[in-house]
Amino acid sequence: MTKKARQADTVNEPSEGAVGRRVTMDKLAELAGVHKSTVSRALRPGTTFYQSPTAQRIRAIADSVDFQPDRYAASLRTRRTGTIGVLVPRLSDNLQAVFYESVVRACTSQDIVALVAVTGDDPVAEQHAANALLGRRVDGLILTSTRVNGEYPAQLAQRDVPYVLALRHNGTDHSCVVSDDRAGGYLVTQHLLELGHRRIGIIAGPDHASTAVGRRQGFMDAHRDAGVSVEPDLVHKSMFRWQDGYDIATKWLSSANPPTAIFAVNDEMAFGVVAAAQTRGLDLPGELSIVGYNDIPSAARPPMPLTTARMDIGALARAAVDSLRARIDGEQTANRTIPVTLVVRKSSAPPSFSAR
Amino acid sequence: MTKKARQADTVNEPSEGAVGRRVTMDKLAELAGVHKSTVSRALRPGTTFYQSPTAQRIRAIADSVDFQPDRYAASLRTRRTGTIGVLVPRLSDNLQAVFYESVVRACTSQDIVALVAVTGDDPVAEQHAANALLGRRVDGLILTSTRVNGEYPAQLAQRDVPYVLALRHNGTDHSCVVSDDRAGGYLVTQHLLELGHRRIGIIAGPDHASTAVGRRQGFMDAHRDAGVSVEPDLVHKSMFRWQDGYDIATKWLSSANPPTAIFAVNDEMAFGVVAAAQTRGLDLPGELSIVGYNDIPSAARPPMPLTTARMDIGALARAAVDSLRARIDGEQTANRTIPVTLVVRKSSAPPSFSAR
DNA sequence: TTGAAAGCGTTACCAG
DNA sequence: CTGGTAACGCTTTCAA
Repeated sequence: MTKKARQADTVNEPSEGAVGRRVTMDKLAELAGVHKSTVSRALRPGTTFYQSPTAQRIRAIADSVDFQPDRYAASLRTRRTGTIGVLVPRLSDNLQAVFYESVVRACTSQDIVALVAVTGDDPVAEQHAANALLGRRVDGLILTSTRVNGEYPAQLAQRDVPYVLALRHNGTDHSCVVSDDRAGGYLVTQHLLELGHRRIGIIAGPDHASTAVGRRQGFMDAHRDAGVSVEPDLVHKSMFRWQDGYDIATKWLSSANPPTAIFAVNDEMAFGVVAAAQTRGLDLPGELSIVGYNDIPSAARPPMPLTTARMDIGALARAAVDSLRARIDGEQTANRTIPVTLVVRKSSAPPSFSAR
Repeated sequence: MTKKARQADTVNEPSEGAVGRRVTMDKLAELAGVHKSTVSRALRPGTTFYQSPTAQRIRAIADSVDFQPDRYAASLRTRRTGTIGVLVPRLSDNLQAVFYESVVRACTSQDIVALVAVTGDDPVAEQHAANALLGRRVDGLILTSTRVNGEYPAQLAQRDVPYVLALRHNGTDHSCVVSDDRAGGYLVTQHLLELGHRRIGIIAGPDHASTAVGRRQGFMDAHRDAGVSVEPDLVHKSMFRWQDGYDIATKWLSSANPPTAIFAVNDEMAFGVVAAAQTRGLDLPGELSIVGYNDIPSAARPPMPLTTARMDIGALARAAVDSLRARIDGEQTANRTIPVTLVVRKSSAPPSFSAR
């Protein structure tokens, strides 16, 4: 018998992995001189019994021996695991990392755990990951993947799997938690128009991302309301990557009649635009105003603090978790929208005379 | 009875949360005309029985009905959960996000799940998080938190909790997976010395982070080997944040005799240095060479692609998972070191004459 | 090789 | 209010 195994002195020694805790409800019941079922009741809030002296005494004993119930055993009975799954395309993207971190925090305080699956934007991988998570018996799913427009959510609904769409939505679903992208796009564009810009380019993201579509809609609406027409050449679809911002900005800036301002629908791409402009030696923001979206941590940094739209990602994550919890409990939930504010920094200014 | 619950047609209806799958081994056994224990055996590789026609037939049936065993029930018997816990300070840091993502990928392929806890560098929160994870019965822990020098790992060892230290190590432990920080620091410094720099500043990170200490050691060793003395004023401790790089660089650059090159022990801080230099209107890399560490995705981007040291974070994550798995299986493991390479980009160059 | 039976640590039902 | 008991779905000894 190894030294390591010594402290587990049952004959039928559990092979390995029996980490830490040893106290069971049975032992606790013995200690308290009651039946284990009584212990079980004493530990679950909500009943009137929970308040009784007996129950309090039992809990005191439980605390004193640092009792931790075995959730696996409990889950076997209750069919609930106290876990949720979160599907994200990638964690190398700051916004998604922060979102997931916020979800984890929100969950921790409610004693639930959030399992993540990284899908890399691949619909097949996404499905696979979701199934793996479901195989792990998560109680529900938070989906942030880009291509939620597909049939996948419908499948989930059909299987009675509770889920919410976060940072994304599609037209049909009533379980979305998003920021007000249209309003955000509107705010940004209005800001630029008020500064005097009349040729504003938008690096608009992909059509399959509802966030991008909403921001573009806001861009269009702001132009319409201001009576300014949008130049079709200055509306450019893209992915969400830095490189897209860099490439598209480079193209525009080397054209005969470049825009005086560029709205990139996320900060990453806006940084790409900044880099493209700097590479060409442009004076910022005089010769080119640049606005992003999301207000990621690096957006505020010198030498070119970025004007951008901000949402409270923590609030969004909490709303998503709350919404999912409600759905797991069988309640209906409505869509939720988180407000967006404009953060004006150094990267936007009136167009210079020469650039006009 | 709600429409939702309809498909579960047992009288004793499980309250909620019974997501998806319904097939149990018992049902499967019925289908195959064998006993459930036989099914159980047919499903676990490694035995000779696993190869037998009977076993293959059973697995075929299992596949056809999309059988997924209930790991919670299994765990109740085996005392193993197939989960590990990962403690990270924050996911908003790209390196840590990518590390965790890599751990998740490594785990997924081995059918284990990685639960993350975000500690925010707070030792108390860390302990709390670890206990929560342990309460969830994770089989082991990967620790990347900064302050592993404390007594916490020893406590874990005492409780027979398998763990590995990743991205960090302390002197005493034999379960570390790290990159070769001293070698990396040496490479960077040697590169700068060979370019002709003689006044090199180092923004050295905190003393409680072994990575930082290793890199600084490499810095010192390279100087010693080159016969160049280190100016004490140009060795500056810090945290790991962008702001630290910015502040310290700003201080140095406004001094009477600024360094001609700065080595920041991570890329974030190196970007802070870049920003500080740009804010002061310095010509880069002519007037100041800057080198970082980690080669995060944004390091390669224009307009100032960063010279930096690169390690294979994916390999490191895989090594950490492998090492932990081995420890969970009761094996001893030695420390593992991942090699580091130098990536020379635009931000380092010989010192200009005027700066010398 | 296979079947039977005994748990793993909970929860939930049913009596008292 | 409490105790007994039967699951939950799986693994694992022990016999056959």
